Amino acid sequence: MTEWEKVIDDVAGVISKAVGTQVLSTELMTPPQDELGDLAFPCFSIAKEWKKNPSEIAFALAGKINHDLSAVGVIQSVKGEGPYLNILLKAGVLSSRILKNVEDRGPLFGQSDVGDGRELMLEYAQPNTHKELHVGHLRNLVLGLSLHRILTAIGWKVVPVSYHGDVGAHVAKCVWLLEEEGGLDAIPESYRTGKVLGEMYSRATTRLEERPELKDLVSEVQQKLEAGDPHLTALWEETRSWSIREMDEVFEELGVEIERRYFESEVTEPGNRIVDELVESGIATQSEGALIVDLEEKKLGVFLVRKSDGTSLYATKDLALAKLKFAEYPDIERSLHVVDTRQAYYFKQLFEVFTLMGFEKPLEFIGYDFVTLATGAMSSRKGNIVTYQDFRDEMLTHVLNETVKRHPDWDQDRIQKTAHTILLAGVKFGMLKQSREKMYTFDPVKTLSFEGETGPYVQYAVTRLASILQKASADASAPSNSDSISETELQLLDHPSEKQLVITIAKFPLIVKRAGENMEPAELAQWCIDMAHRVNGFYRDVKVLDAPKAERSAKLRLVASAQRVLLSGLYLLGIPAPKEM
RNA sequence: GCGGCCGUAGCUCAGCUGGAUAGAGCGCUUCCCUGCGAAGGAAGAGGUCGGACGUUCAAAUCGUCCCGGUCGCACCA
Repeated sequence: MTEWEKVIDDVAGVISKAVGTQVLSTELMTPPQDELGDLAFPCFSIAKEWKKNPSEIAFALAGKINHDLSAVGVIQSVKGEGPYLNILLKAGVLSSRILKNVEDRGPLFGQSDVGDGRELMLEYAQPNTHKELHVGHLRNLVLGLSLHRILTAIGWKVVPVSYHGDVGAHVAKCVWLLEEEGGLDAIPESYRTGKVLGEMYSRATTRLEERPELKDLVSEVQQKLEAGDPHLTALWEETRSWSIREMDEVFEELGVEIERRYFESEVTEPGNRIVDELVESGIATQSEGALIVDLEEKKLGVFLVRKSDGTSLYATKDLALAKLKFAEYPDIERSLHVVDTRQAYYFKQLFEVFTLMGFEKPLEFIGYDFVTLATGAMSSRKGNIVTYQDFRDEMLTHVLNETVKRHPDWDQDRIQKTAHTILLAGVKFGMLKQSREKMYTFDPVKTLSFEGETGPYVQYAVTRLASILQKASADASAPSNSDSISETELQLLDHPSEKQLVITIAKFPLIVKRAGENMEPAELAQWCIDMAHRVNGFYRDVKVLDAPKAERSAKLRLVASAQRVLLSGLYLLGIPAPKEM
């Protein structure tokens, strides 16, 4: 139980005593405005029981409780306001309980043991080789990274894995055009990058749009590749490594850490064998020349597992992939897939096929809605894809300018480091702050703005706190933390803004837990905004450095705790914070 | 046609699994840096929570039915 839950429990206990029957802590709520109180107890249900007016009950309870408030309790006073019993907490008592808890737990504050150390696999990074990396992939990477960290924080042992399409039609297109344009020799050493391949892929796509008769040539390349043609295979291996290198760079920049990378090329053969088995066991049948699994009984249509030309497809490989995962990691108790929600139906079918096969493993689909542009969805056909590289470069230039503007005296290195951190916050926070089930409309102008509810806004709150701490420690007259003072000094915190800040800190562990259980980093992002808002309110109302010695020491401890917890929140979103900005 | 998701201020979204006069940010109109950092703060205008029934002391929240948008429904991944 978190300290905040204990506080609520204590309050529920006091109310229970006054009411005469057990009042659950879940019956308490937060009033809509700070001024009303810190907690509230709606009196409707007991009013119904007692057949009395809820307002009268609230008033009566308030009188009863206020009458024998013990001096040591966390409750300052209670008040009946309409049908609600509003509870005002003692800022000092509350602060000392919560902040001591934060200080004792240190970096562990916010963590819980929901997962109980059990193992869980999280598949989330699925960019293909030989294709451009675009802002759509970004949402997946950012979401996955955050889920990785949040699930770890609530006690799961997370195995993060990625899955990449390194074979198939898109690869053939790319390799085909490369051959057309003179092969490897036509590309200078320094141009051998994933980005160039992505461009080549889109060029190939447009060319095929214009001249459909070329499709046969591409399919020829694909067949040769699958047959193991030495020349083309060498070309494939070489270009594949460019893409992988590019992914390495992007992953590194974003902080994405993957324990095991799966490739389609390694599950193609095993997948085909599984399809053979499905045919033998009668689960898969012939239909229109292809092999399908009929799922009509479950109202899931038909599931294609092999094309009529005998080649494999996504489904073929996914069958083998799931088995491979559990073979390699026999201890995993859940296997999660963070995938574009447009594939929800497909995954339902896939999971159903596993059930038919008797492969009953806890597979879960974590869908998120896709990234679109204000002008419509991105597609290679429309040629309106915003690539990761272009977007990143534009953002970085912008952030660099803004940083230079604010700090003309900084050297290059300092500017670069800070700007990069802000860049990551802007991009990631923007993608995480709304729930994953909602479409993310990518607006470059808006993404460039760092005012209001943005990642940099949260970072800014952190640096303000850091600045106070830094000035305090530089100050020679900094108070020594003698134990006798530290025991009681936190009681000196009594400003409403201090209390609100403490309450927001106190809620952090619960928020993390909920975000993890709901697989929804947005809930944590919302908390970060709330926290930053409270920090700014505190900053406005409370002067730390000018305060008398004991108060100042207490306030500094609040500042330190607030900073640490807010940093933890950002960390769980995958967002670093600068020391200064 | 069937199914999933969504519909809250001009725009982008919160709303803690049913509670008080529905909240932020952006944009708009004002104001605040000799102050612990203005990437900040304060104030104002702006709403029949898509619609209708129902459950309930209480519905943006739960249920049913409509309407609108979006995505998916066999040889792409």
